[in-house]
This record gives sequence, structure tokens and C-alpha cells, in this order.
Amino acid sequence: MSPGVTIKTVAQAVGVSPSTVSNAYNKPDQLSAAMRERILAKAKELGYAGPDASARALRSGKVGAVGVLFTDKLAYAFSDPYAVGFLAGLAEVAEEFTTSLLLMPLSSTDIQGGTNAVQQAAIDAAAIFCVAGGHPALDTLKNRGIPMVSTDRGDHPDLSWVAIDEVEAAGKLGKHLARLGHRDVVVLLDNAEAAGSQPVELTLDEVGYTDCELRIRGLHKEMPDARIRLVSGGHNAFGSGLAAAEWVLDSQDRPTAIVGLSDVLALGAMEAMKARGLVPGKDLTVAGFDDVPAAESAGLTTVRQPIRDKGRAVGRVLLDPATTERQITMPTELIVRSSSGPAPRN
Amino acid sequence: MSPGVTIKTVAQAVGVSPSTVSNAYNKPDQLSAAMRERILAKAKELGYAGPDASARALRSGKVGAVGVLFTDKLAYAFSDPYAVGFLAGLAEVAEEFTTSLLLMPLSSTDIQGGTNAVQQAAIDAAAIFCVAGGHPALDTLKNRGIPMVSTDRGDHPDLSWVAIDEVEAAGKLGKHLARLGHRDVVVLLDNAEAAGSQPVELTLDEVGYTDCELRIRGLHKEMPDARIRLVSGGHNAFGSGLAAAEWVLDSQDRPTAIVGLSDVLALGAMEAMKARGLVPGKDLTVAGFDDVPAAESAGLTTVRQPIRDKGRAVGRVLLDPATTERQITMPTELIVRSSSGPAPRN
DNA sequence: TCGTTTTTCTAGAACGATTTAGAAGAACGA
DNA sequence: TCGTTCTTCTAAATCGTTCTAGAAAAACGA
Repeated sequence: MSPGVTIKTVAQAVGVSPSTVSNAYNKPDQLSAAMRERILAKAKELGYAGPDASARALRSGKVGAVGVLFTDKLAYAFSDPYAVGFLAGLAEVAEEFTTSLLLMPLSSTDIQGGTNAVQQAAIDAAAIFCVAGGHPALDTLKNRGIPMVSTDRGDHPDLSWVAIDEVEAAGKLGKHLARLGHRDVVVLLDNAEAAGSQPVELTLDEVGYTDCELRIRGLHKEMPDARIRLVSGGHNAFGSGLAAAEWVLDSQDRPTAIVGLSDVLALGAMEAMKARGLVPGKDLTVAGFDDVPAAESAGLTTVRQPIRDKGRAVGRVLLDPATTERQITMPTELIVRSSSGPAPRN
Repeated sequence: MSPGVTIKTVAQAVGVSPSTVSNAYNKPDQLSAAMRERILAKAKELGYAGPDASARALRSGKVGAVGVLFTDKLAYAFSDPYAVGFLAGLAEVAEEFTTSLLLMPLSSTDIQGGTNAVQQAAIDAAAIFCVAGGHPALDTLKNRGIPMVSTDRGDHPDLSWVAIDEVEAAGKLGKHLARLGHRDVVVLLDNAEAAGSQPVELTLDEVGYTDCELRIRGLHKEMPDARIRLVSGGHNAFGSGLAAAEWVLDSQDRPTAIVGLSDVLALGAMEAMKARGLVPGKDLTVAGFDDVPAAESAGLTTVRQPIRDKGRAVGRVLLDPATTERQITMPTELIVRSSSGPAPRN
């Protein structure tokens, strides 16, 4: 690119006004075809690559990108096929509207000062994926006046979301486990503070994300007599599920069932069992949430949710003016596979 | 957000110049702490959410985002764990530099006119993931003067890339297959034109991406006596591999080995074999490229490349000024598993 | 032919910040 | 006390577009 060649340069070279050059790019019907040809040709000759993105965005107020905000570290988002599926659905719709996807890192540094990516991000709207309700980044976006759609139901009635009924979803699984006779359950969950150290047992109050809390509540509801403990091995990833399950399995006080609040956690738990010669569904029941592709081949009992559709729906609410519904509940389904079985009688 | 509240509004309300407000956000050491406090407080009171992203980008020339350009449709990118792994590595580094990732859809519409996402995207630099050398989007970016790093070696010596030696990598697999006695191979590959229709057999000239071509050449090199046919079932996805393999397996002229140019394609082929009661490594050999996580559990012989590291390296070249190397070759390794075995004697 | 509409193009003001150069005052050393 | 150096703040220019309003020319209808 020849540096410093702007719309003005081109205008001068062709002998027209900058407005006309602008129109050549944005409103072809506002000038004669011949003139447009001439401008485009000259632009190419000069090495002008079209209107500058930032300037255009500033003036027109539209950026052509929607932001995506993830739980935790961005890099972790890709370790969960569930998140990836969501992204795929969202990308599909974004593509349709010729809109880019801006993945924002959720660094905790200097929220106040504005050196934050969420502050700086040039976006027209944002998709909020499994971010806890009170997170400061949400306030930042709200402050910026950026329309948001969350994958969790919020408290505010004017909030847009595409979500599942977490309590009901977990209830389905709870009922299934209760019927199988389980009364001693360990729930594996994502917890930032447990990352990098030993697995920890948490109380319900310490559970961060609303949806996790709701799922636990759903389990409780259908398993009123059961003891339900909460354990985290760190971030939402296979390794964390593995670590947490190892810790649980090697303790004196084994449960009869382990429920991963996501499939990756549950799959990690299955791995830990495998290493100990334990057969899922026989020696111990394991179940998860999401129904990611790997769950099927692993024979994992799980609560399916249509994740790709969820991504698509978020995209539509965000980008499609024809979509008027702003609060959408997606269906869930209990998928029973071999990893769940009757609780052993003691 | 109160609409129309800008840096100027805040400046007036506090009784200072706009520059000072700007400094309060960007250069805290340029003003007294007391003044900074006052400004930030007033800003909050007025509902000012910090400097506007576009305006800042325009003036300062830095956007704080790097673009990612994928082969084909954006939505397909997420169906390949290989691409996802790359993204994860890239995201890691981006996070470190508080930089966002802008995923650009590669829509073919109106390249010339500039309504293109690649044209419009506000980015400082771009990562090019498996995009064919001659693609118009690359010219667009080049024209815009945006620094690029590709995952394929380019022809131009001044191009930056982080890649593997494709010919050598494929050669490792070729040697392995030759030793096992295979002389009749079908290569499964990604081909946009085959999408949505019947699988097709291609000639080497019709193969799009340079890296695919190089891999095929690498196979030829180590298997000079073998017949190597090229078949595509569409995009780079499990389903395409499945479809293509079905077509191959149901034909009169079965090969003794099927090589997927990516693991997802090879895994699709394994699925097709399974459905026909064929045992990989016994009845027919299957091999892939990449070594995605699923390859291990499936027992797929494949050529491993450190994809996450590749993503990280691209990120470093793109963002880290300390990284001076601009052309990096990553190592590859042949991973032999149960899916490859001796060719049956006829 | 003359007024009216349509087409084609333009001038100049935004858009909202950052940057450069420098002014005014405070602090400092001798 | 005086000249020098910091510290703290400001005025004005600038980044590259798009937008609004309107002028000039061309086409049109009767």
C-alpha cells in the first residue's frame, strides 16, 4: 500500500470531490456508472484499498462486527466443544450478515482505566457466553450502550437472552439419578479460583455462575434426600474434570454418582475412573450436560441442549431485525447412555 | 449510556481541556492523581464509558485486534479440531497482548465494491489460516497494508509464515505406507466445488490449496510406484470424509489405503468402514494428518503437527516485537496407530 | 419553449478522539 | 535570589470518512 493515500488523494487524482469517491464505494446508484469505473480504476492505480475501516466506523457509527465475551480465558473457550459449537452457530449467522466476530479476551487488568479489551473493542453488539451476572465487563458494555444477548437468563426483564431452563434441565437428570437410587452425588464444576491448585470443595454460595447454581438447584429439587457435594478442579476443561474426579475417587468418601456440570468435566471424570479400573454405569454413575459429540462415543449420559441452534439464535437476535423475540428458551433432553446405572446397594 | 456524551462533555463538566480527559484514560502519568480521580468520577457520573473505540482507532492508527482469515466458511472452521486448536494457541497470545481476535467471514460477494468483511474489518494485522495462495482476500489485505502471517509457506520471500514442511510430512507417511506394501491409495481432500453434491475424483491440477498439493506430492515422492487417486466429498469435515469414503468403498475399484489430508476426513472414512464391517489396519489402511485429540482414541495413524504451538507462534510473529523470525518451520512426527497395517496380498 | 423533475455531483460540517508543541506555575539547586 | 528543570495542563491541528443540503446540468412533459 502506498502510505497516505486516502479518499482525498483519489478524488484529486480523478478530479472529483471526496464525496463522490465515497459514493463510488458505498452508494453506486448515486453516480454514473462511467464515473464509478473511472474512480475505481484510479483507486486501484494509486493503490487505494478502499475506505479506511476506522474512519468509516467513526463516521457512520457501524462497525460490522459483533463481540463475543467468554467465561474465563479466551484460550479455554476453545477447549470446550460446547463453546465451539455455539461459536459455529453464531458464525453461521454472522456470515450471513457479512459481519465479523470479535473474540474479546476477558483480562481482569485495569477495568477502571480503560486499557481493557472490552472497553476498546470496536463492536456493534455483543454475545455474552456463560459470563456470570455481576461481571464488571457486562457493566462496561452496558455503559457503552452496546446491545447484548446473553446465553443465561438475567434478572432484568429488558435483558435479551437465548437460554435453556437450567433448573428443569438439571431436574431431568436429577429425576433419572433418583430413580436409579442415587443419594450421594458429587457435582463437578468450573471454578476460577480452584485453577492451578488442588481441587476444592465448595459451598453453594461460592459457586460463581448463575447457571451452575441453577443446575445444582435443579438437582436438589428432584433429589431432596440426596447429599450433594460440590467440587472443582479448576477451569472448565477435561483436565479439571480429571483432577477433580481423581481427588473424589481417591478420597475416603466416594459418592455413587458424579455429575459434571459440563460434558468435558464429566468426560474427564470418566477418564479418571478408567485409570482406576472403574466401569462407568456399573461401579459409579457419571453424567454430564450439553451432549457434545464426544459424549456419544464415550457413552455418557447427559442433558442435551441444541448448542449450535443456540448460537444461531443469539446471532439472529443480535443481527436480524426480523427477529423480534428477545428472550428465547431452547429445549433440553435427557440422553441416557451406559454411563449411568443403578446405585450399588450398600 | 447517555447518548452523545463524549470526551468533550466530560471535559466541560470538569472544567478542563479534552486533552486532559484523554490523558486521564491513556496516560495516567501525565496528570495529577487528584485530577485523574476527579475526571474519572465525573465521567462515571455522566455515564461516559471511556474513549470511543472507532475514534481512538482512527486517530492513533491502532485497533487492538488481529484478524483471522479461514478457508471457506467461518462455520466450517469450528468443525475441525485442528482449526480450533490453532485458534486456541493464537487466542492465548492475543490475550497476553490484550488484543482481540476478529474472525472474518470470507464471503465471496462484491470483492470489488468493498462491502466485503475483509475490506471493512478494523484490524492491525491478520493471521491467514489455510487460505489458498491466490485468494483475492489476500490481495485485499496486502493492498490495505496489513501485516500478515500465513500458516502456509508462500512463494514470496518477504512473506511471513509459520508452517510445516508439507512435502516432508507427507513423505513420512508415504514411506510408512510404502513399507507396508501399499501401492493403491486414495487421498481424501477438501474441495469447495464438491460440496453439496456427489463425491468427485480430481486431478492434481484441480486441487486448490497449495498445502494439499504439497502433501500429495510428498506422498508421490515416497510412493513412486503407487497409484494415487484424489477424491473429495466436499468441505473439510467429518461428513465429507464419510461421504467420500463411502463412495470409494462402494466402488468396484477399492484402494488398499485411504489417506485423509486432515484427520477429520480420515475419521469420517473410518466411520464409513465401520458401517461396512471393515476393520481399519486390517481390511484397509486409513491415515490422516494433524493428530487431533479424537485421532488417538480412534487409533488413527497420522502425521502430528503441534497445532496449538503453531497458533501461538503465529500470534507471536503478529504481536510480539521481540519475535524477529518471520518464517518458522514447525516439526512433524509420524504417529503410527492401529489404523495402518500391511496391504493385503492379492 | 418553459417550468418541473431527475440525475449527478459538490462544499463543508460533523464523527470523537489523540497528538504535538508549548504555556504557566511549582520545585529545585546553588 | 535567579536561572533551570519538572510537573501539569491546554490550544489547535489532525486522523479519513460519511452525511446533509443544495447547486448545476440533463431529461422530461405538455
